[in-house]
Amino acid sequence: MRISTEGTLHTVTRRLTQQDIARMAGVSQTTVSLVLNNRSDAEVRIAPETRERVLRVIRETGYAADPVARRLADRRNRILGVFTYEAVFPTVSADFYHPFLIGIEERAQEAGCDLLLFTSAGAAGGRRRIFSEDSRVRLADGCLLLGRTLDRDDLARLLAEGIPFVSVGRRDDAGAPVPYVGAAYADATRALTERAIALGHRRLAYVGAGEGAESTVDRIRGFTEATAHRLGTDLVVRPDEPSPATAGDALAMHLRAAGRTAEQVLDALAAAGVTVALAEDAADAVAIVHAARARGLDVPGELSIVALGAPTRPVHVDIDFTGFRMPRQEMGRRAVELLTELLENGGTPQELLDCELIDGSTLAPNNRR
Amino acid sequence: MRISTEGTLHTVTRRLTQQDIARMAGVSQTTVSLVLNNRSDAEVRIAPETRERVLRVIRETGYAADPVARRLADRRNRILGVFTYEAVFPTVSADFYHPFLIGIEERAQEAGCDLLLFTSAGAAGGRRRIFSEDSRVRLADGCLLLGRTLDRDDLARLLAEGIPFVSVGRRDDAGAPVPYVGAAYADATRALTERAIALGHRRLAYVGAGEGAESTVDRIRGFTEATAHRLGTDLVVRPDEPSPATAGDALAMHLRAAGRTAEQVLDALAAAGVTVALAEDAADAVAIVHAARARGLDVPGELSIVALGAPTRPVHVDIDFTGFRMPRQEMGRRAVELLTELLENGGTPQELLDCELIDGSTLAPNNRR
DNA sequence: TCAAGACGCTAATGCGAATTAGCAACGCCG
DNA sequence: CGGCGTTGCTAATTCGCATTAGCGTCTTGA
Repeated sequence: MRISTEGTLHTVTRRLTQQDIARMAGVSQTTVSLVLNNRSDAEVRIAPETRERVLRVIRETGYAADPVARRLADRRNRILGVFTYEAVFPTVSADFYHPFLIGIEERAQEAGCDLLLFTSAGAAGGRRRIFSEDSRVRLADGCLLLGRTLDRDDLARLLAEGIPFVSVGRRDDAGAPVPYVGAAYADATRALTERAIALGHRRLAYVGAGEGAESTVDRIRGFTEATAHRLGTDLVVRPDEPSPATAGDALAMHLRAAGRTAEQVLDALAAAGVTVALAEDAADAVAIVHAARARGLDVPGELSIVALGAPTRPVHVDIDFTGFRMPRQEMGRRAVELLTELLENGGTPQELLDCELIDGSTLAPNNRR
Repeated sequence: MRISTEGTLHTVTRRLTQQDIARMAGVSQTTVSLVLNNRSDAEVRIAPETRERVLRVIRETGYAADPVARRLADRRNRILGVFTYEAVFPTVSADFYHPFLIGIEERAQEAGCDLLLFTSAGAAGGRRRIFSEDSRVRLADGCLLLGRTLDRDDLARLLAEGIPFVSVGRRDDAGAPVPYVGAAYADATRALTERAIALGHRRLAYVGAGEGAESTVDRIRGFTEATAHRLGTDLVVRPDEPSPATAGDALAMHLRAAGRTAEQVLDALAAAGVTVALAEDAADAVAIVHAARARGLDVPGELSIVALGAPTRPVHVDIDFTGFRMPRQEMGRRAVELLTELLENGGTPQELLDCELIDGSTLAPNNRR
């Protein structure tokens, strides 16, 4: 059948419906639906020849069920929403989030799911928001959330409205527990800190934000636990150099990287007699190593540097850092898996994936003792 | 209201509907819909205080219309489908398609549209297909198609079913004209070929597939037209070296790159006395230059090389090629624009965007005369 | 012979919004 | 005072599919 679209000359073949198929096959719409969904429960029986007849018409016409109507009726889509606070593609090459997306796409494809990118969220011009004027989050069966920090109110609302989602990256409760797949930052950081201590280091510094995002808090926790247990320093390390937490000659300090040049960081480290610095962001680690070497300092001979993860900003990493690798692609994959499980059975999955420690060449025994 | 999902313990806050809002505001569902869509035609009138009352309830509850139902009712989504024959993210960094996607996302965001990636298409394992078992193409208002070649049957079916779409890259008719935004390969290639001829070159070779994909056919056309008009060679250049098209001492030949090493290509070029080779794929151009220099040949002194576009395969391009740049990001943007126009007014937009010629340093005057 | 399944299918309903047709109340005019 | 137009709203229907309840017809077993 050809009908013309209002206001235009071009004609469009009207879309086939189950009703049409039913007519052609001489059965009811219900039957078509049943055949289509391959329902062969005890509840529902279709004679083989009827089924065949219907299937033939479907094959001949190339009919496919309208996904929208389908979703409206049975509340399922096989569409997973992906929300990011920034554009997905532009920065992607050297980008921190890219590996997550690779994993997500891979697993989604295996699961037969399509991905809906909420690009429209930022139409207003500012930062993207999950709940915009007419948000399409509900179109998807569930959502994946990416971002260093997620808006707490958004999370709370997601939770309150019962929208299924999984965060990539651990999140604190937002009124209720948040489903997530994270990286075991605390464990990895603790292990590296202990390794430094085992190599004779007694004065250690954590360089980074140190508070705010969960990913940061976790690392700081690993750091302080290790220093406290092995060196007897305070369990609370305040984010500022005036009050480093010391115990005897041992010291565990926390240096804010934001707003400081690598030079200034180096000065502060030197002033405190620090022999190993653990940088939250590999980009900072790179800057510090370059600044140190420019200053004639031997890394790791005179100053060891540990990189606690991948660079958040695009930088060229030409250094073989001691540190850890977060399983980003795997986290993406796992997030999709957890989301589909959550869609099946509900629940609030929370998982931390182990980070792989990297030996590297920027952590050496302490030689200043 | 809390209801429990069948078979699970976890409770879900049922989603608000217009019916709920209507009840709360003491009006009908129709009124809520009208207010929501800000309908103030002469046809429909809502008293300001009623409108305000409804809006207040909407604000207080944070209600948002269900996009699925919306689409079912008025057949519009603000969702654009993106189909690619391969995974979107994995290769993306060094990838040929990445710039298109950047442009698409940019423009989609400006237009307030979300992007639906048809990742599920390839669940079967093989090459992705547009029309899979239960394809979700129809969920989107329209689709963008990416790929060096697109399946002709898929295109024909898209056309036949009246699914709105725009191809990124020119396409031959598939039963009917195909809407597209392409790059003006023919013009760019013709211009570069003429420039080579103007520099005294008389024996030229086109290196690449030469047939098949439209993008290739267009380039070959530019090449043959230029050589035929300026040198008097045949207008048909057959894709094999046994029958180069000559006219006097002038020659325009076509060398298949596939299945040949750069060494073999060089041999063939030398045997034919070619002084300038135009490579369809920048990746081939790179290989040829390296092979030539390894052989002690001066590029461009003894052999000029022109790159007709960007590399299709990921390679490190460390050479300042003479050639052209296809406006990939712009093409992505334009594709979105054309698609939205097509959705508004119908039609079959076909557009070629100009390529920017790059002077570079791999094309020099012919010194063998 | 009759009640009780098994069998094969369909009518009716719901999902949540948009839209169409139209109804009641009111004011105005002749 | 009756007819008419305006104003402000709603009942009913539609979109295409999934699902529930149930209906006739045929066996079977007792």
